[in-house]
Amino acid sequence: MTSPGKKRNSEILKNANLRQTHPRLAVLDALMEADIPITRQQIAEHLSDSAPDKVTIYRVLECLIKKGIVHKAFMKERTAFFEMAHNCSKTQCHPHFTCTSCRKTVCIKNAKMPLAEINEQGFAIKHQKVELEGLCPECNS
Amino acid sequence: MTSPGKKRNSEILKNANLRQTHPRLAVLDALMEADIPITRQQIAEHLSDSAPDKVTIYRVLECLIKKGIVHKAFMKERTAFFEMAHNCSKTQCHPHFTCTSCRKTVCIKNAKMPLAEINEQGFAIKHQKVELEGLCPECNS
DNA sequence: TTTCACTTGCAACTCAGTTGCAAAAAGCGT
DNA sequence: ACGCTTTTTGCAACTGAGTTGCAAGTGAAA
Ligand SMILES: [Zn+2]
Ligand SMILES: [Zn+2]
Ligand SMILES: [Zn+2]
Ligand SMILES: [Zn+2]
Repeated sequence: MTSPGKKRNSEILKNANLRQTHPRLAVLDALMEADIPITRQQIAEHLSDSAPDKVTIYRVLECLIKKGIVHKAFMKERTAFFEMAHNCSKTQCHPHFTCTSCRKTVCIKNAKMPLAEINEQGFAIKHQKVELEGLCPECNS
Repeated sequence: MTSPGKKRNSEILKNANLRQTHPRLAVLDALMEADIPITRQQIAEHLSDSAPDKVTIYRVLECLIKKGIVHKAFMKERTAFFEMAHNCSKTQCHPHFTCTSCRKTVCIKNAKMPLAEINEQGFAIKHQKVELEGLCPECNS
């Protein structure tokens, strides 16, 4: 509840010109503590009793994404996973690796990928997303 | 209806040890003619009157994906887009570029991307997927 | 404290994709 | 060509993430 990052979350909202509301601080808190991409449901579970309504969580996430504070990292089993965008460069966040055996997904924060180049004229790449699949260390033995 | 690739599709099924059925040939035909990633619904629309049931299309796609004949290229608006895998290398198919303005997606077939390298030990990358976002030539002016 | 635009909660909805099961049909040996 | 076995298909009912409309609540500026 009284996590050390509470004040920082308040700053984040202030810098983004967003009103200080309980749902926004709560969602930021959940994403900060998780430190890996999580679903709307996991956000609600993290906040348990004080969790905002499902719809509110989606709307808060939408708003934070628009401000560049949060990213929709990837989809898995038709469900979106969100994470703080603070480890991401402007054009590219880190790749995510999903194990085809145990279905766990991890962030690969140290992998550097060059931005793709498109031969045809006129394309302006604003963002690149890389997803990896394979066997994780535990399943690869 | 009598597309020139009918015989080739039959060959594809034979090589994969799959039974020759109308739904399988029809789905292959739709994907072949489209030549870009399309949804289950677009497959059905392409086949109009002779379209197999929704469930059958999903099951055919699942089966073709398992054999490496088709790829799930990407998700957009919670909907999967499928395409023939014949332009893909084993570990990576071409990137897809989605315009943030007009929401159209195109295949970037000539972009070469190196495979990501993971510093931690034990990961076996089997497949890499790259998604690009930005402005397409038409919206970029 | 008043005001007002922005935000939240609820209920009802949408719609891609899934599940269970009985009927159809592909392929094989005769 | 005929029946037999296994696989595949179609239908109806279901699932569950995400969305919409609207009335009630709240942040913050004046
Ligand atoms: Zn694993
Ligand atoms: Zn991550
Ligand atoms: Zn465009
Ligand atoms: Zn493509």
